[in-house]
Amino acid sequence: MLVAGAGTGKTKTLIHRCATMIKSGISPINILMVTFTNKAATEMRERLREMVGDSASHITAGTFHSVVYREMLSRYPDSSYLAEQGIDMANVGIMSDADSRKLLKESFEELGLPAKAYCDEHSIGLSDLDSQMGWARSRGYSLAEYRYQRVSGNEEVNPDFALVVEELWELYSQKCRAAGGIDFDDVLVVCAHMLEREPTIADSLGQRFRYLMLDEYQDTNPVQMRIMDAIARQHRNLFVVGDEKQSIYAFRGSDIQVIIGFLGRYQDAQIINMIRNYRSAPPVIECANAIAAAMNQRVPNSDGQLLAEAKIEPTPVSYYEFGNDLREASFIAGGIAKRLKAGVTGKNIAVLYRSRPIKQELERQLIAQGIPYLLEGDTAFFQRAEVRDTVALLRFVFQPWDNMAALRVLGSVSLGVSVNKVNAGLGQDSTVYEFLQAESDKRLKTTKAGIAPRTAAAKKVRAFLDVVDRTRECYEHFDDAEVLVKFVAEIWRIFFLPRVESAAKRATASQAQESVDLRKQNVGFVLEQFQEALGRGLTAEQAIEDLVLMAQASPDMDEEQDGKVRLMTMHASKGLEYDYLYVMGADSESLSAKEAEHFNDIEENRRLFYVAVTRAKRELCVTWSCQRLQHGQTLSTEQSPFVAEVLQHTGAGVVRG
DNA sequence: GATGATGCCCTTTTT
DNA sequence: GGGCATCATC
Repeated sequence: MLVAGAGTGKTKTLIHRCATMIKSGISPINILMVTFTNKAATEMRERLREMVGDSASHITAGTFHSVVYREMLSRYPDSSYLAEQGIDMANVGIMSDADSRKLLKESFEELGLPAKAYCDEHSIGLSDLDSQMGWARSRGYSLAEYRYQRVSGNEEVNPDFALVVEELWELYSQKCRAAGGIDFDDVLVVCAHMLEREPTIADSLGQRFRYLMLDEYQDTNPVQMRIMDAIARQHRNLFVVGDEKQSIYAFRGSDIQVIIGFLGRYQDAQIINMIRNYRSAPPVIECANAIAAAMNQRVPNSDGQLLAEAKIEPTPVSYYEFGNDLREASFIAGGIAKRLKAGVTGKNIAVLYRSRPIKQELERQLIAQGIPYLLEGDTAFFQRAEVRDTVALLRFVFQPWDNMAALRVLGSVSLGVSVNKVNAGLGQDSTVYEFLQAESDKRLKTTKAGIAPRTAAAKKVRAFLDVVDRTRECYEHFDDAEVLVKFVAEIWRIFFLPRVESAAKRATASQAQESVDLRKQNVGFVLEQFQEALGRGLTAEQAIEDLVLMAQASPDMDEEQDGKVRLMTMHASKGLEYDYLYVMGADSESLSAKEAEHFNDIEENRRLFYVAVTRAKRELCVTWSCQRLQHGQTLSTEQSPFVAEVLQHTGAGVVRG
């Protein structure tokens, strides 16, 4: 286990270890490297290629979800566990997040009366049930196991609440199975169960992946741990890298106990501590160390303190308190303007905040002062309407039986057949595709010239189905990805674009054209990715799955981003670094735990603050304001308790602005 | 099916 | 306050 503090060269170490292994004769096909995001996996592979050449492409690198789905579930379609669960890998596809949310919502509405009454009485919403389900599944519980937790009196499970969760869970899994989909959580849960139930599969994977490497181990959840422990069962050759002081994803199931308890599970493990920080100026490290000193959850035998090794001119960390959010915002905007004027490039300046609404006033100030900025990791690219439309269209072309995709397509084009009509007229086992066909046939009439559509709507439906069918057939015959993508782009232009354009007309004239162009670009990008995946030899179905798994943020489509200042949440800043850093909104409302009894929340929020400040290289400025607008109401706040800890520890003072 | 009115929600987020 | 999703209406 490599315990690598912020800025100590963790990624570099991981890559060099991998390169050294390959150079010393270890076959790259025996290496598995699991990263937190697809972006990180790509970066690893590229940097490795620079060091060892093309053999780098033979290692398996990816996120848990992609590795588990492609290399584990798909490789053992004959598993008796999968058969028992009714999962036929040949006919199952990964559901996008949006699709599964839709099914979940439907399930919620179908809950029985007692369950509904319970929810009303305790003001429980879908999100409460969802997060409980998410919690259970991040632990690897199946529905049956969760039920067992309730019955056996697990204190973490409230029995009345759990009953409702189980009902929802049951409805939801039925819907997933009916739709032929498996959601992101289930990919991991199913795999963990398969490996534990069928050790021969785990061991065969262990044979193949003799060298396991896991990055960001502090943000691993218990299912992921179970999967890796199962594969490492025999060789026990596991290399994990993490920093427990930066564990910030407990809200979605990560468990800091996974890294803290590593030595308990692997008692012969060797621990390597990396504490020399080469990123930040000494005052920044002093601040970080003060935060670390207050932490109460720690890997054994480590005090969590970093050593400042970077040769950077020290500038004291500054702390500013303001009367309201407007003053805070204009102070930061002014500071940024000064830096830019002094010749600092925008991309070397960043502002971090706990949650998005906090940045509102700052955005106004930046716009007013003409400072260009970039919102990092904001609307996820694959969540955008036109991107989801394009993926749905691809699905509809290659998997016409996929009703969820078909309905999405139908909702986004104007064929004269509404989604409601289809839902009302759809039989038990028929598909939307069949319904559309019947619809256009029903409205055919016999003319002298032959058979022709009776109505404009039927004509449109027919034209649409024809072009979709021809696209698929054309690809099946000629196997030409380039032509295929051109066809699909054409379908989008003819059937989807008009509605995009008419929607844009309602917005302001100058913005409208820009947004249409952006949408076109986005669609083009998705299709490019698709074509590229086909070029790697994937089938159309696999290439679509690739798109669903690759939920990476908006790609850099224009290069002129260097001048822009970066704005992002503290979470989004993980792994990044900036010369000049503002951490704003460090007040007691957003940066502490709302309910003091939740020890884990306090600890996690402190770690979040730690992640934020350790992004700074040269200068760090922490700000907060005593009054802030929230949900249209004025909120009174004070400095975050974590700031207070630092001030006390370092003796630094607060400037009132 | 487009359009305006109304109601709902409101950490953090990747796959 | 504001963004959005859904609903009623033409």
